Amino acid sequence: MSPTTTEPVLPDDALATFAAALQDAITARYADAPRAEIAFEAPRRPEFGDFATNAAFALTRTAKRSPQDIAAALVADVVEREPRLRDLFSDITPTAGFINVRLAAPVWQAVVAHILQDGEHFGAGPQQSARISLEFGSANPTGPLVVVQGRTCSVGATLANTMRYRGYDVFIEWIINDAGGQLDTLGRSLYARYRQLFDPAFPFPEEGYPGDYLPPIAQQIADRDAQRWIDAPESQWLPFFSKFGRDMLVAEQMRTVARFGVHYDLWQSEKELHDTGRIKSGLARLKAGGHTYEQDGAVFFKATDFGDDKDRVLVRRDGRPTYFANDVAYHYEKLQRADRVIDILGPDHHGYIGRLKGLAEALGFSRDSLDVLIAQQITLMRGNEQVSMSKRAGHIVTLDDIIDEVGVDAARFFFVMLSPESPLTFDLELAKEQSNENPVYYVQYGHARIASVFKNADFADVEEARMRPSLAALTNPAEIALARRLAELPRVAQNVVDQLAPHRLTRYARDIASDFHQFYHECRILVEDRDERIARLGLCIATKTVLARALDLIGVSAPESM
RNA sequence: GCGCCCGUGGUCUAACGGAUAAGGCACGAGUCUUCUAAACUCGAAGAUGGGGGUUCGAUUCCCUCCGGGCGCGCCA
Repeated sequence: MSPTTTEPVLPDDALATFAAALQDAITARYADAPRAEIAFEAPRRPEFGDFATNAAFALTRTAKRSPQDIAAALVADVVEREPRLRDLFSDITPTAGFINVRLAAPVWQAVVAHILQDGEHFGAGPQQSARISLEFGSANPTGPLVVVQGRTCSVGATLANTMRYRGYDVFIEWIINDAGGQLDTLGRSLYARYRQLFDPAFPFPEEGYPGDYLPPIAQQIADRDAQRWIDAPESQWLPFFSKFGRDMLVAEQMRTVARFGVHYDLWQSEKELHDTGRIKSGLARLKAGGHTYEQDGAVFFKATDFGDDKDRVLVRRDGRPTYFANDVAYHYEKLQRADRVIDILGPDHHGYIGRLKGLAEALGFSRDSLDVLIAQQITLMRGNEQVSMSKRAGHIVTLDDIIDEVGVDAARFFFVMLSPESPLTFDLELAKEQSNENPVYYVQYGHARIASVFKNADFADVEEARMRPSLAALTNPAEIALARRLAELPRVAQNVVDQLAPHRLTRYARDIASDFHQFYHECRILVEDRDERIARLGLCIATKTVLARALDLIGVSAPESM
């Protein structure tokens, strides 16, 4: 018999109770069995129940019996040992060596109550002491942001959001590559555009940056300074045009990123690292460790000592530091102020991973303190036609173009939808299509649909469902399935963090929407029966909370109506 | 040549080392006098590129081959 007042028990607690009893049963039967943690996972097929454990497989060796027999014996023991399991579980069945369990409806109802109580804090993790530095998006300040930054920004921001939600102290930063020779190229290109305003025949540098974004900047200079620079010596105009162009383009990049919904803690200029002597201190650190040598007048990093293919030049024969030297300094800084450093880079940087991990080691940190996540290549399509992104031809598709065409929501969702290491085909037509082919709208529609139900419901009912829900009426399989899905949020979010797999969030959001739509068709919400109505409204509120959270982590809005 | 990523139904993708490999689109058949049909239900469709290995168990880890993409500068 159940006690008269039953305390609500959450799934994790029910499973812990089960695990403890199972552990007892195992030690009682197989004293010399290796002690392994009993883990539960959700089986792929719903027929196998809510959770399953493979504990019996680990015992086959000591027990010298088949996992099927072991599982069957353990199930019999477990229920004997812990009578409470009869209330917490509606089914405990050994199948093919697995032990499959199904939680009783009250446990799932308790999850819904729990979400209603926690509200938007549901699934948030406890404060972690680990400090994480996350760098992504970073581009040369020589042009507008393009698709690849769309992907790295979406991936990075989703990871950062999820890490923060799970309690990590995350610092997100952008490195401005303004220290190298490309700034000269920018200055010369901009200068040519400026001169062309007065003399259309003025030659454009062969290696210059094409595209239509420089002429307007040149026009600004002309508006301000008129012909002042025409007769100036190169030693004067080059620094000016380089800096002016750099500042304008970085400002533009900042605007684009903000518009995309990403907010950085730091925009680090490489030139500044250089000017403040921090490049030097990074190199000195490597040298002190004995990881550098000189050859032909250049300074090399012994990257091969740390598993890289070849040693890397740090300082050229002419004394100028390389791009990699900047990275040495920058990563040395990051490693000092964070426990873990993560770089999210584009596909052209994958040759860089070994170098950077080796660098972390050479600087005296663990190899694992630095991770590099490569976001693979993107192919842009418009329907069946591939969109050319050739920079040389001058028709670049910018991130702003994409936002203009499909909107922030669709762009953010599409860019994280696939596993980062999988090449992505981005179809602009599909992304802006408001149809059932578009997963963004499918998810948002779920949210809007719930909001719509609340508009039709009595205000007092919704309030009651939120504040004093009685959920015992939630017993329909569609209701249980939805509650079960909502309960996954903390686990899914933590998994996204642990595996650096932001795409799982988009799948989860689709799964919630799918379970909700099924529930919506199966169960009418605003019914006559009061208990049923309140319970279902409670489930709707909880669903809306979790769905909004999932969308928020991805950086997509949760509309009240569509 | 060396290195990295990818190879899953017609197509695009999923799958902490677990069970009969899961979804979307496309295709076929149904469901709106009731809370948004941008939704739902049912159906047909596959030997996870080939071969070996590790494991009680491999789409997943290791080796090798084939196919596709990318990177291999005292460029950034």
